[in-house]
Amino acid sequence: MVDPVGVALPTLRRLPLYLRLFEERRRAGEEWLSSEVLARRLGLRSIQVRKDLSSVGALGSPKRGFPVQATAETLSLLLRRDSYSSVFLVGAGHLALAFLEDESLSRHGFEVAAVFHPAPAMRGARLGGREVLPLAKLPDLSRRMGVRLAVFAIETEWAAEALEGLGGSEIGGIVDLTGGELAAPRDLAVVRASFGACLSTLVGELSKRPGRAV
Amino acid sequence: MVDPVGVALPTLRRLPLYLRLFEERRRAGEEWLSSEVLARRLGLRSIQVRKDLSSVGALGSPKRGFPVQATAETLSLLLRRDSYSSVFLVGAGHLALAFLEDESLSRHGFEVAAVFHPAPAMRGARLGGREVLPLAKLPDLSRRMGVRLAVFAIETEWAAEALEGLGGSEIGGIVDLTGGELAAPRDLAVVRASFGACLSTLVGELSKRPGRAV
DNA sequence: TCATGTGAATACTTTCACAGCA
DNA sequence: TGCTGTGAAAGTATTCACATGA
Repeated sequence: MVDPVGVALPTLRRLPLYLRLFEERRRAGEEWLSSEVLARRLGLRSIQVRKDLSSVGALGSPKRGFPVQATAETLSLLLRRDSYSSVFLVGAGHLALAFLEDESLSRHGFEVAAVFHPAPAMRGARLGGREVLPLAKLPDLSRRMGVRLAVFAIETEWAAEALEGLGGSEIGGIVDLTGGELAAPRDLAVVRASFGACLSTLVGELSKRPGRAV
Repeated sequence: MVDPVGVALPTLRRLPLYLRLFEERRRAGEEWLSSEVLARRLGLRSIQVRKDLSSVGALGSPKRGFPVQATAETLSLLLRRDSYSSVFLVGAGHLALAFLEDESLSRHGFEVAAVFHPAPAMRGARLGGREVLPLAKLPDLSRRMGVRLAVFAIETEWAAEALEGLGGSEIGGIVDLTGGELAAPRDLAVVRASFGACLSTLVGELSKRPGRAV
C-alpha cells in the first residue's frame, strides 16, 4: 500500500472526494468509473484526477476507467490511517457542534475522541450527546489515548487559555478555526482555516476565470 | 492602489492575518511592526511576510519595520473591495449559524446579505436574528442586490435542491461547506471546504516536520 | 478509437542570497 | 548592525504531449 506521507497535499485533500463518488457508484452496482466522469462531477480536469489516482497506486484500465470496487478499497485504506485518526475538539459553541456533526471527518479518516472547554461554567455541559470535559483533563487523556491532534473551535476570548492548556500533552498540531487569533507556538503545527479565507479563495478563482468580468 | 486580482492567492489568504496584528499594534499605540515579529506570531517565515506585503505595495523601512498606521490602511483598503463583498448564506443549522457569527468574514471584507433555506418547514424561521428566506426569493434578490457569491452550509439532503434554486440568479461561485456532496455545474466556480480537509492538511504539515516521527 | 499512464514542460510559491538604507 | 527589497533559485503542483493497451 502507498504511504500517505509522500502523496502531495492537494492530492490528499481531493482523495476523499473521489472516494465518495466511487462509493456512490459501488452502491449503484456499477463496475467502472472514468476520470472524465469524476472530473466533471467535481469541477476538475480529468488529467488531474488520473495523476492523483496514479500517485496512490490506483490502477485504471483503458477504455473503461477505474474499477469501482478495487479503487474504493485502495482510497479507503489510504485515508483511514491509524495514527492521527483521533482528534480532540476544544470548544462547545455552534461551530464546535457543527464540527462534531460533520460527515467529512470520517471520510477523511478522523473521529472526535473527546470534547473540552476551559470555562468553569461549562462543567457538566453536553455537546451533541457528549460530555464536555474540563481542559485540565486534556494532557493526561492525550497521553493515555495517544491523541496528537486538536481542533480549536472556541470563542476568541478563551483561545489563549485553551492553548496553554495543551502544555504537557501529546498534541503536536492544531487546526485553528477561531479566525487567526491564536499565536502559534514554535513547537506546534498550526493550520488556520476560516470562512473568510474560503470566500477569498472563491473570489480568486472567479477572477481567474475567462468568462464574466470581476 | 494595488489590484487584488494579481495578488497570489495564498498571499491573499494571509493578508487578513497581518491586518489583524497591525490593528492590534495600532490600538497599542505602536508605530512600527517588523516582518520578523509578524512571522513569529503567525508561525511563518519573515521573508514570506515581506514578500506578501511587498506584493501589495506596502512599504517598510529598514531597521524599523513596517509603519503600523499606513500598512493597516493599505491592507484594509485592499481587502475591503466592493464587488463580491456581499454573500448569500444558504442553510440554517449549526454550521450556518457559526458562519453568520464568524468574525473572519468582515476581516476578509465580506458580509452576509441574506439567509436562505429551501425547506418549506423553515418558513418564517430566524437565524441569528435574521429572517430565513425561502430559496425562491434568491434569484430576484441576487439580481437586485448584485450578490454574486453564495455559501452552502446546508444539510446534504437539501443541497441539490438548493443548487437548482440558483437558476436565474447572478451567483457566479459558491463555497461548498456541505462536505463535497455538491455536483459542480460547469458555469459555477466551486470552492470546497471541509473540516476533514483541514485535518488532512494538518497531518500533511506534521509529516513534513523534521521533529517527531509520524 | 477511447481512456489510461508517464515523463517533460509550464506555472505557481516559497526560499535564498545579497544589495541598500537608516 | 538590523531589517527591508529584489532578482535568482529551488521546490511544488498542474498541465501537456504522446505512448500504450483493450
